[in-house]
Amino acid sequence: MKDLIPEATVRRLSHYLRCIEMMEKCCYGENLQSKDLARMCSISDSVVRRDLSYFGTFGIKGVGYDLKRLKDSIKRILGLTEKKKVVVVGVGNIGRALIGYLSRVDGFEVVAAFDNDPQKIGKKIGKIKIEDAVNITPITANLNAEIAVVAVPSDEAQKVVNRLVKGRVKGILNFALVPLKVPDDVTVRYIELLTELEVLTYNIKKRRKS
Amino acid sequence: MKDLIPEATVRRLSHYLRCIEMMEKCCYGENLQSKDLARMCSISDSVVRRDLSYFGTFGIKGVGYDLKRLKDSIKRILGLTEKKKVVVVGVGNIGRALIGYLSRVDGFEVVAAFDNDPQKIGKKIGKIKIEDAVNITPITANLNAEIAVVAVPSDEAQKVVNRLVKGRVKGILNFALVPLKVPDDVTVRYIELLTELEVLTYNIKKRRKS
DNA sequence: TAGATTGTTAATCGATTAACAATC
DNA sequence: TAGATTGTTAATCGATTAACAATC
Repeated sequence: MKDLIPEATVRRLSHYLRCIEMMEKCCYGENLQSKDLARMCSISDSVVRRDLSYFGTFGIKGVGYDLKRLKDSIKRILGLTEKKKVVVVGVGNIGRALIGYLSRVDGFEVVAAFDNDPQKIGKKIGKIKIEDAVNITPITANLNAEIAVVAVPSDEAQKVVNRLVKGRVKGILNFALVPLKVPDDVTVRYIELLTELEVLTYNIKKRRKS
Repeated sequence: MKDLIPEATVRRLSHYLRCIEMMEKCCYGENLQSKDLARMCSISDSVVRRDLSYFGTFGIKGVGYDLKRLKDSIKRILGLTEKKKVVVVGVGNIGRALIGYLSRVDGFEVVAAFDNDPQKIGKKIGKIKIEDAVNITPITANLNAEIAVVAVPSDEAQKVVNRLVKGRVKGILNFALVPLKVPDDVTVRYIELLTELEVLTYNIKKRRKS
């Protein structure tokens, strides 16, 4: 169990988990081989084994992996043993979509939503009442929510994040297009929709030429 | 102008562009230095210069870059010279959010939306009428849309993508949690919201330990 | 010219890959 | 045992970094 795990490896663990869950649904059988998992993820089998080996040994040489045990192991590695509480800040298009999305995903649960628009504060989205963004810190701390989705305009993002950090949030999924400053014990993941679209246009242009 | 550009470099060009646009708004001045751009992006200045040098020389030694010229250069590099037509497939939470988001972004324009739910087909979202997903190919080809957003359930994604490819789409922003098979001249970018959340939980767990 | 910042190079760092020894 | 697949190693590949020569 090494100390520094490539981020790509952690991402792939998440992919493996999803594949295994699909395999379970398809009655794939109890024994799973790195070759099959690799095929499903469109990668090579040595990557699968390399990734898993960062965290221990999970298979039997000459045989393969026990589907159910591997699934549980990956869940444990990723920390998906209990439901995670999520707060959503910014109830525009993206924020609303995330609330809807997370309601249909198990493993995560939206426990609060915030906005600074008086028109929205007090209204409900599903079971969640929209709270005033000035109260992010106390409400988040009270609920013990560890994860936050930030879907506010870029120029408000850092202010919101400061409040979340004070409210003891440890992980942030950020849709705002600015780099966020957070303490060392808080991690941020960036979803940069505009950047992704621009990378697409770059690739389209490039391939047209070659 | 080298042949293979790191993907990270292209992503950063998009960041630079955004920073420059913010600087323009803040009346930053006409001359821009790699040091300042780097600071804004929270990276080091040699990365900025290295990234730009893949595509040519844009600055003046001892002086810096002309803000406006650099902006235009990056736009040209990324292929952002004209509005790009986008079709959105899947009008659920995410699809709807993307339609809303793109309506407020210039450079991209949603020209069609598709779903396979009879309840939704024929309805409108803003100015866009929701079309039947069986007609993806002819409608997309007709509109000459090069980019598609795929926001359908995972098990429908590949089918939808096949239709888009037939309709001459060249770039796909995919929110479905499956690897997509596309021809060489089509690029796919993956937005894996669930994976991002799982990477967050992994990081949270890890940092708590250390 | 002197001062400054770019563009580029070489060294470092880290991830991926492929091959194979270990072993069920 | 023979056959098979894992876990791990060494080699390759590619990106980042830092330093500096070029030059405005």
